[in-house]
Amino acid sequence: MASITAATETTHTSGDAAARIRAAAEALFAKHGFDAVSLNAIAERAGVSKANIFHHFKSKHDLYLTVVRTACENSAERLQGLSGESGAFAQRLETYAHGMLADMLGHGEVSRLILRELLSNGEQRGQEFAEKVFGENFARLVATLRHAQTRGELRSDADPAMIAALLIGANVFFFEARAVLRHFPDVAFARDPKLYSRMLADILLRGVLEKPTTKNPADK
Amino acid sequence: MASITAATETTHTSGDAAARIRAAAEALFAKHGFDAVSLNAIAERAGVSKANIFHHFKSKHDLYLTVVRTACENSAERLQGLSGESGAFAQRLETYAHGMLADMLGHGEVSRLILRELLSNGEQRGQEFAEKVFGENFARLVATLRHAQTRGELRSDADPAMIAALLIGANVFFFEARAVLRHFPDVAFARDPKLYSRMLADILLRGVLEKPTTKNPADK
DNA sequence: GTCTATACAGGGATAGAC
DNA sequence: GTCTATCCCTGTATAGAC
Repeated sequence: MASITAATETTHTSGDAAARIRAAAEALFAKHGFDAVSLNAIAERAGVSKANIFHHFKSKHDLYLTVVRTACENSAERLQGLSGESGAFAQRLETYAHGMLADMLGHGEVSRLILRELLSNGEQRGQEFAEKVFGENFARLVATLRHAQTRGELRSDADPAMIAALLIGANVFFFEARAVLRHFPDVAFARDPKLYSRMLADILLRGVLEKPTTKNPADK
Repeated sequence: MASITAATETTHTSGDAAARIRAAAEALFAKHGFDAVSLNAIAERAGVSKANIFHHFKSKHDLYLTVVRTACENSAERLQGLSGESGAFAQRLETYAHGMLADMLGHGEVSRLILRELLSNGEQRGQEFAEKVFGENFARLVATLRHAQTRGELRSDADPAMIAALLIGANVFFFEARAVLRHFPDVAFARDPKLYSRMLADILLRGVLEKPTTKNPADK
């Protein structure tokens, strides 16, 4: 949004400093958290003086809030783009799950920032933004699942919220435990998010119990 | 371990200060994270002087490591106690899932400490301890599931590691998102971990697809 | 808008009396 | 073992020149 103003910016590089500060702050905050990052570090990485940060932002807190807010907004926007798929429900589910996981992995630093904020309890920081992304994403997924339920694509006695919890939880798990899982040689999906999403969809759809499955009884 | 030495401790309260420091540190570190907690705050809460902390611990870092290590050890020990259940597989699964969730909720601060550490990437801190608990817990669950699989209680083509990921992920999700979920009036399980565990087991076992289920076809 | 210089508070850690 | 007093450094934030 508001990218039209960039047209006349050829002669000077004004406004650039603020952007560099934001970028540096995002990277460092995401990696180490709010308290572990000093303005000295941010200034150095952004190539500006420490005082310059205070010219663009009221305080360290203000800078942090800006970073978290835009990170959350961007994340929410990206996740929203995953909704409009078509096709069989099974395929849609897997596509959505993998899209979300791929987004988390592709924006790893930002994802960590949001997850950390979600874990951070009661501080006067960007927690509400993180909860907003989380909540909106969750609600949207639940709504989609509920819709599928009304069309008979889901068991009528399955709670859509529970399915959403399983899906999101599984993805967060993969994101957080990736490093640990790689130490287990017999975990097939440790380095393969696509496989993970496929297995996730499979178990979510069919369950884990051994039983005489009648495939595609009378689809739709 | 080593609680026999507590027998003769009646006259003085020596050793008490160190314990109070550990307790205060655990609470504060769990709530706010390493960097956000000052030794002043810990000393005040423990009712000792700041210098006294350095008499019992080499540094702030050392104190933190001690806290994380014991927290992880305790957590691992408790989780280990959940394994030895008997009965039908479905019931065992639900019992295990709920036991783990109840433990997380009952030791909320410590759980947050471990999760935070797991999220903290590359810092010179207790990350390895957190990964150890996580990994051991995961591996134990996978082994249990694999055993059940050999007995025909699970689909032979379902990856036990994937099931474990789903279970743990779902529990972590509940733990982290509890506060947010309560804002949604139509999420039935938001305030009911027992219900959550039941639904979790149900979906894990049976899947979400609408189909003509033949209940208990030929159990065992 | 950007810098240098500086103020001031609080951090972790130590010395030494008791 | 516990304290008071202190050291030194780094943190955030501000003042004021350019």
